Amino acid sequence: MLTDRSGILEDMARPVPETHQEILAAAARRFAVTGYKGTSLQDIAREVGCSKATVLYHFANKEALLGELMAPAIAVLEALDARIAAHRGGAAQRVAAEGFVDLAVRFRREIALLRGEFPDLLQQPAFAHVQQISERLIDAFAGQSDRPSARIAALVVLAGIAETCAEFIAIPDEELRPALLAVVQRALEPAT
Amino acid sequence: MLTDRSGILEDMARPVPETHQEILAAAARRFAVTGYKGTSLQDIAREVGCSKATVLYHFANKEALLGELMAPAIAVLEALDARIAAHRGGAAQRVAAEGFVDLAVRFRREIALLRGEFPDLLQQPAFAHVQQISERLIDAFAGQSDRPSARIAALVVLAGIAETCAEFIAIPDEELRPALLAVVQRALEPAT
DNA sequence: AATCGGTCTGACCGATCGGTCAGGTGCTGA
DNA sequence: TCAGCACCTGACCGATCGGTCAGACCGATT
Repeated sequence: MLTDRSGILEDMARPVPETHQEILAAAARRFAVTGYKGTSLQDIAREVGCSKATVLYHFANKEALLGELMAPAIAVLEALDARIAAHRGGAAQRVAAEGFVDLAVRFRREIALLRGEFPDLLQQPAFAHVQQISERLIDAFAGQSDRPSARIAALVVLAGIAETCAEFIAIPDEELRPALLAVVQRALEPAT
Repeated sequence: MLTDRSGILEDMARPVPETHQEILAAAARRFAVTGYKGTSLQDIAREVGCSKATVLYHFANKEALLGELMAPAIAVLEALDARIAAHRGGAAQRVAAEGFVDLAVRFRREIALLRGEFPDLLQQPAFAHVQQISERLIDAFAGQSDRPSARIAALVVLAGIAETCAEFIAIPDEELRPALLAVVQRALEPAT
């Protein structure tokens, strides 16, 4: 039933009107500055230059907006989770460290907009398994050890990386990533 | 400050009515769970068992409540800042590391209720110099180095400690503190 | 010319926010 | 007995929140 209403876009690259993307970009910008709860739909609409009703025409609700914004990062996080599981018992710690640093550097903006609202937002169904994944990440960082000191070190590193990436939004990737990898290798006990 | 409303309280055991303290305790409990912005004066009043107007009778406004709640932690933080400045050039890094771990462990609850709202709350006049202090803390952790890798490592450790303390609210101090000190010593490069 | 669907909007909704205010209550000192 | 004060409250305020809805606009199809 779909009439591709301009024969020119055979390349199927435009299933979504540009306003949709503009709203997404504006929301990312605002969320990164004032947080999810701290940003109103009005704020986003003002930044786009449209009405609040338009925002809610393109997205079912505020939560759906956040979900679409976080989807790529979550997909990569899930892929990392699978890769860690595949190395269980072997080089899981190294895979987790390198993979998470990569992810954190790449999705700095997404991490920044979750800052501090992580606990609240994890309750939402869209992020249901993210919590489990982060627990498995801590396991991997701790070298699958149950020793409290290992788990504490793992959480320090994990949370520290996330916060640091959110803070250094301007620094180039090539500078941030090796510095993070270095501190991670130093901080994590060799799995005992 | 409260008006000492009669010269008779020589015994200085009751300078503040008990409701005041109950509100303070209830606010600390709620803030730690749902955050500052996420907790309404209604929530606090409900937990105390009084009306919202009573909360605002004892505290000028919500910000004043938070200020009184954070005052002890901030006082200790300022003392640490002074101690670090005194060791400038010498053992500043060690003083900063041990002092901050102590502080973070001791004021876990206070740190937890700032979770993620740190950037917003630092704007408020009550926390004006806290921002400068935390920058000096990073300086000390980085061994006064300007190298980006040193500053990144410092921020990872600082933020990681804070987040970890906020997360492990149940674990006993004797277990948390040495584990944190160990990971800090490992993670921080010897000042080069 | 008529219609139709995608896009967009102003007006509006109920809920909740932090905060104000006039007044009630009960103890205390004169 | 009575004035004064600390304490507490319900009612109320303006602002803002996320979200709904009826309808305006407009290019494409018939």
